[in-house]
Amino acid sequence: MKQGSALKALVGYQVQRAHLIMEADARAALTSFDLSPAKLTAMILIRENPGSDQTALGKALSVNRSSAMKLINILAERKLVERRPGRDLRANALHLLPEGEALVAAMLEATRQSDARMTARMTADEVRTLHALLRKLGPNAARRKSAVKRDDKG
Amino acid sequence: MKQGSALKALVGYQVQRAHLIMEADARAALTSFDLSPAKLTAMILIRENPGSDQTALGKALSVNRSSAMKLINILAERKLVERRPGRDLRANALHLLPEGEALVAAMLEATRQSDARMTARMTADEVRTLHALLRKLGPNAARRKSAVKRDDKG
DNA sequence: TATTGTTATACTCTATAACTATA
DNA sequence: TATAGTTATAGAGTATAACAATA
Repeated sequence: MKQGSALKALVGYQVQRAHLIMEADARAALTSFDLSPAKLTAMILIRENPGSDQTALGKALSVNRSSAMKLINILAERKLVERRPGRDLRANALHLLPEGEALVAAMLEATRQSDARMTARMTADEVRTLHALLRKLGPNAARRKSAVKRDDKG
Repeated sequence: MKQGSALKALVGYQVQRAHLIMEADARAALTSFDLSPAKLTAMILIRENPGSDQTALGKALSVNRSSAMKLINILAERKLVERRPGRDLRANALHLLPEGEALVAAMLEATRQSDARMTARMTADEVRTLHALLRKLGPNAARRKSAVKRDDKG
């Protein structure tokens, strides 16, 4: 089916196509772990930032507190992540448990293989360039705070 | 919150981040039309491939027949797209109606502005390079057909 | 037998709103 | 008042499975 020049000219569309292809492959690579790429990301973020609370994790994942909760519930049920007493009586401190560490290592390896598969047609230099350009996407600095105040990610 | 080198090193993760940022901006740019970026994509595909059936559209969108149906139902209800008799008595031929054409034009303009905003920090050359590299993502040619046969996108 | 559209159903992910406890 | 967690509820998007009509 033809895309036409309208779609081809949009960077956002090309990024979305690339995301679709890569996410599907990464998800397939993780089926045996029964955890989505997003949950792997959450575990890695907890590993890199031990003691963070759920709200902070949600912000890093671009989801709100309620969605972050559900995510943590699943990881906690599977004994991959633990809620410990936090900086005050309200907050939880999230920590990756040993079983979680092991799982992250194995999942990361599978994900790296998927990544390598998807960049097989590119040179190492091209991959580096792609990385740099992807980081350059986004609004032109300027205003960083939303004017609206709601109970979510802002 | 730190990402750590594990996430930063994954192209798939960077693509996902980029997608998240760009999709959110594009979606915001389309709120007044009450149609998602994905529905704009569907309309563009129908415009570029008039007479296609729902199954083909679904394939192009990477969704199955059932999901494509729901999409078309919404667009048909709003008189943006029409189902006409197809190549045989089973298939529908999809066509973009005049009102749909007008809406696509307006939405595309809004989307292009969003796109420009998100690439504001890049030169025209860099945008071209990014396009080319994104197209290079994906499995190394080889096998294109799934071995499994199911009632979906394969 | 295979394909197209369709319907019913369910699952995942996420959001909103309200509530509790704490600050 | 504001913040962290929680719960209930709802919505979007998509998938699976089955069926009828047609090929």
